[in-house]
Amino acid sequence: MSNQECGPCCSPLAQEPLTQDWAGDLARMFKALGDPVRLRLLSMVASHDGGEACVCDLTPAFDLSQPTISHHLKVLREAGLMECERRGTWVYYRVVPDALVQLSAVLGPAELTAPVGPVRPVATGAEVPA
Amino acid sequence: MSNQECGPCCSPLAQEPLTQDWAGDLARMFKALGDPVRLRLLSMVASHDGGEACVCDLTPAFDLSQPTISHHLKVLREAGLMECERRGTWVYYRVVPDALVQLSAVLGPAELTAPVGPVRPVATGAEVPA
DNA sequence: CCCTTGCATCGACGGCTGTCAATATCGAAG
DNA sequence: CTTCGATATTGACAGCCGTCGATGCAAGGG
Repeated sequence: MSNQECGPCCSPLAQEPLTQDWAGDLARMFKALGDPVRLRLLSMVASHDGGEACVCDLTPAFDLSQPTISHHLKVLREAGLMECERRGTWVYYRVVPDALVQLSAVLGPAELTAPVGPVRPVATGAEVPA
Repeated sequence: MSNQECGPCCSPLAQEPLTQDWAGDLARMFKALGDPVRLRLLSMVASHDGGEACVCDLTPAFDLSQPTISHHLKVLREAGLMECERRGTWVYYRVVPDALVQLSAVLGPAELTAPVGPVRPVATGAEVPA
């Protein structure tokens, strides 16, 4: 309600105060990113050939037990940031691009918001009823 | 090391696996965003006239005690996402635009990375020594 | 059918986090 | 200097989170 002129930086965050509901949705996703292990997992999967990686590719990169890695992957899944698919014995993870784009758009300058959609592009599972 | 061709989505995250150090820095910032109250505080400050707001403008918007709000503001400050300045009796908070832009660039499509700098633009207080 | 391999779930435990009431600090006004 | 209003700090406490070892479960291979 204040910076419609869009000066140096006007992310959607700066257009108007966040709704309580929307803040809750975003916070759940950001919280999932708030761990170095999970960030590296996300990055390893995103940068892997074909945009997907199986758990056995990821686990050896960390000094953590296999259950711990599995737990972190579950957190990323439940935050809507990654999805997985079982193929034979292996489970392959890949990122959900729209989720990352949405988070990026919320933080970034407003020009980025437009191509993505009207400020709230992606349905991540919990939307505010209008 | 894989998607140099840059297809549908190639954030810096997808260019190559995150360094352990860099993942730690980013995680600290994302963790600060991983709380609905802090997200709303950030948004309220960013959307306030002049890009800054005093604590007395923020506190009444929440059903939380004043120390709790002060705590959340401190978390945002220590994450490098906000800065504050005392003017008389009041303390005014404003966002650190570069920090948000950096986070946005990490998540978003690669074109956004360029104008900001070579992938690691902002000094937020804790850099990796080279 | 059993065994092996890859991954998920469970239960437990220490440490961190969000919250509050109480108190301290800082600046302005008398 | 005293007082008062605005913020910050402290200490305490419940609940969540990251981690592990042990176990369960699914899918192939003998």
